[in-house]
This record gives sequence, C-alpha cells and structure tokens, in this order.
Amino acid sequence: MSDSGLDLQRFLDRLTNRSILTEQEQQAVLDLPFRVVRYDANHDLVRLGEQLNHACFVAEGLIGRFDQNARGERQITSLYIAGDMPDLLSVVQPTATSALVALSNATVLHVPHQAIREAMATYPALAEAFWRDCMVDAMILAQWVVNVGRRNARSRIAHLLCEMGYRYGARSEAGAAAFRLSMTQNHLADATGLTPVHVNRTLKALAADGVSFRGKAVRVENWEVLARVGDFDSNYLQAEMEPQQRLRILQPN
Amino acid sequence: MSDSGLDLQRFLDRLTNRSILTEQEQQAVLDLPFRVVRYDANHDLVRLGEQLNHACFVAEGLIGRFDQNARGERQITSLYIAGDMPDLLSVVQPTATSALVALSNATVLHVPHQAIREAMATYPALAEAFWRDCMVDAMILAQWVVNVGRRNARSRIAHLLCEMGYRYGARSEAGAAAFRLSMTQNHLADATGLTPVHVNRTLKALAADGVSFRGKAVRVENWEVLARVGDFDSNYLQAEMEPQQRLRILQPN
DNA sequence: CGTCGTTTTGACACGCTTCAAGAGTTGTGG
DNA sequence: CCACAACTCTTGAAGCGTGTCAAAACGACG
Repeated sequence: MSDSGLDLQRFLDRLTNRSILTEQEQQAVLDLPFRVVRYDANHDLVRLGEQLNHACFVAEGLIGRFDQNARGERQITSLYIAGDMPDLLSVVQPTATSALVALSNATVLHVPHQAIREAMATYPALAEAFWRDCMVDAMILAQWVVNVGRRNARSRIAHLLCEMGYRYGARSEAGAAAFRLSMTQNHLADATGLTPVHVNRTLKALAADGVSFRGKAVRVENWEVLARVGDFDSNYLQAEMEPQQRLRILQPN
Repeated sequence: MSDSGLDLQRFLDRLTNRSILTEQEQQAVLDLPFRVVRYDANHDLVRLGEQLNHACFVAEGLIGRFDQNARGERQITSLYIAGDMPDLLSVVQPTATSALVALSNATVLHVPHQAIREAMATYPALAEAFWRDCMVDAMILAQWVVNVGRRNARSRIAHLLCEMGYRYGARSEAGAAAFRLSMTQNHLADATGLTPVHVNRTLKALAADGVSFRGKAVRVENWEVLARVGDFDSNYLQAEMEPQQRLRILQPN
C-alpha cells in the first residue's frame, strides 16, 4: 500500500474471479510492493527489447501493446484497461518483444519482479493464477487474429467495440450500452488493421446500426445488434465467472 | 515410456531450451505417463468447448488451431509441429475455446492433466517452464495479428514460410533452405486470412523471389531474400537460446 | 488567437475476392 | 493395375472493399 490511496485490490479481484486463492495467498498479493507511475497519453511504458525488472499493473487509463511492420505501420495487438496486468509475462520472460504505450493518460503500478517471484515461490497457486490470467490474454489474442483475418471492416470494429464494452462491464439489461473508450480513430485503425480513413467511413456506416463513437464515448442502442454485426461471442473472455467455475489445480497445503 | 518407442525427450528438450531444470525436474517430465494416439489428416484432436482432462503433445505431424467467423470461414490461429505442446494451456484452462485439428497425419501423446499437476505441485519450476512455453506461443500469436493486420499477401505468406522454416530449423549456411510443410494452399489461406485463389497467385509471384511451395515441399533459394520479403525477425520465436539466456526465476530447493 | 492533432469528405487506384471452369493429383476399390 | 472419385491446384474475368492522396473542417489546448 502507498500514500497514493491506490492498492492492489482490483488486481486481486481479477485473479480471484478466475482462480481460487486462500486467504494467505490473497494477502500475499495485496502485500506486493509497488510504485505508482503516471504516464501521459502516447508515452511508452515499455520499449521494444527492454529488459524489465518490474511488471506493470494498470490502475487507470488505457494501454496498448504495439508492434509494427517493416514500413513502420503500427498494429495494436492488445488493449489493457484498469485492472489488467499487461506485463505478467515479463515475470517469466523479461525481454520485451513488443512495446507498451499509454493510449490515454494512465496510472500504472510498477511491481518488482523479485517480489512477485518470492510470492510465487511461497505460494505456487499464485503462479498458477498468474499463468491463467496470461492465458486469457492469449485467448483474446487468438480472437484478434480471427478479427483481422476473417472479418470485414464493419464487423472488425463492431467486434472490438463489443469486446471492450464487455470488458468494461458496460452492457445493461435494456440492451443499450454506453462506455468511454479512450482511443482515437487512428488507434482504432491500428487495432483493426485498417486505415484511419476507412475507420471513419465505417463508423459512419455503423451509425445505421445504432452505434456511435464520438469523442471517445461509445453509445450502443442495442447490444444484440452490435454483437451480431461484430460476430461476437463472449466465451473467449472468460469474464464474470461463477464461483463454481473458478479453478485451482494445485491443492492448498 | 511406452512400447511404441516414443518418449517425452523432445518435449523436455523444448522446455530446457528456454528454462533451467534440475536433474530431478527433468526426470519428472520424462516420467509423465502418456497414451499414443494417431490422427488422420483433417481429424479433430480437440473440439470447441470440449472439457479436457489431458494435454496433447505433438510427436509427429502438423496440428492447427482453428477458429471461424459467423459465415463459417476458417482462420488458423496457430500451427504446431513435432515437439510442440499446443495444449499446455488446458492444464490451467480445461475448457477449449478453439478447436485443434490435424493438418497431416499425426502422432500425438495424450498426457493426463492430473499427472502434469502432480509434477508441478512437486516441482514448481516445472509450472514456470510450462508457463514460459505458453508465453512463447502467445508472442507468436501477437506476430500473427501483425501479419494478417498489416502485411499484404506476399509478405504474409513469406512471413509464415519464414516462421515455419525457422521453427523446423531448416535454415542453412548457404542461405538456401528446404523443408516439408504439410499444408495445402487452402490451409495456407486459412492461416493468412486470404482466399485460396489469391494464395495460389501469390505463390506464383513468390517464385520470382526464389521461393517455391509445391506439394508440401518448400524450397527457398535465399533465406535473406525471403526474410526481407516477409518482414521477418526471428526474435519473437525465442528459439535456439544460448544456455546463458535460459531462465529460472524460482530457486531450486 | 493560433497551433496541432483529429475527424471528415471526395476522387481515384488497386489488391484481393468472387465465381466459374478446367487440369492435375491422390487415394481407393474392383 | 486400372478407373473413378474427391481433393487440390490453376487460370480468367469481373466486381468490390479498402487503400491512397489531398485538403478542408473541427476541436482541444496553451
């Protein structure tokens, strides 16, 4: 805990939403030391090839994982919102193979690898929980391949909006939804493998489906419609799991 | 070990190429029980949504991870060759979110989750090594997003051939390379997010770069040229690591 | 009030898809 | 060992989705 008022509770929640942890194990997560770092939009959290000795936990803002082709055209391969741990893999693989950039102003917690390693050594179930969390990110990544590989512009964008709406927990019973997504149309283009110009035109077309994205505010009149247009099935997100679906493969000692 | 003459050595090699394991830990891997299963081409190893109680290790052949869009168009999101463990994530996430299909006739070892879990409980460093292996697959996945998102057909196919050539260890000093890749042009299309027709035309165009893919045999006159066309940088594969690059974060007890 | 990034619009070009049909290849059963 | 079926691969012609280039309108911010 630090005097910033920030703590690790939301990251623990993320873990316990999918993994079963004992009281002690949960406490070990909350006791991890961290340093609060603020990033302005468009600043790097991690550079390509950098050797890391800490992991980044997102407390606030939107973070993107960036790669690029030979011509320098950027491709966002992952998006991370508050509560996400974009960098868990660095614990086990400290050389960054892609860059992490703040898409909005962001607050990030730097957690020393050493502390995470010690916690995992004491409580192997923590390693399991971290590993599981990484695998959810990998399943999202596989869906992104499908998205850019086998969907047209309209579906791609709709799918991305669905995913983010779902991750923000923005669906409502009425079928409408609204949430803030701190991306420019340029970022949207980089995430969907399109050009900004075409993203702009496609967003205009999506208005006919009751979807608007203006000034970082997403409004969806009918969630079902958007999900159909975006060919979206939330299964891969493994979010909001019922307690009985949560997992632990290592027995508590 | 079984009477089939197959053992787990090559999978242990895969692990120890990136992770440091003690003698005992290595033996624990070799001692894992398994069942040998043969699959004909185009048969499923794992179906979507299936609940698994074993992991699949590829002893021989080519395996693909398949997803699809609403129109049923398929997208291959990962390829696995002999020595790969496509299914490690199922240890920690037993519900399959995509299907695994044999692209060629294949020999697969089914390893019970329970045995893997027991080995990890005894030797936490094994969990670390498995986790690390999963993360390499995730890094490949991120590159695939870049490939389908930000490269044209020629580069996409070249990149895929580069990756597979590299993974097969097929590069030679002379700059030429040749290897067998048991995929049809249809499969290539599914892996690159293109149509079979366009793959066919593009392969023809690649001949001008000294690359041929005829009847599952890939021949590359000049590896450098292919790597340039495919915008390929092998870093993300984390293959062939020098001993001093190998990692262990948990101390041996 | 001016600057810089973002969004919007138009005209045009091109890469890839679609549809269709024929040729080649592989596997199988008689 | 041949004959046939079922995949693969190949080629052509036409259409369309997305990219490219350019410029103007808009908006946020100092």
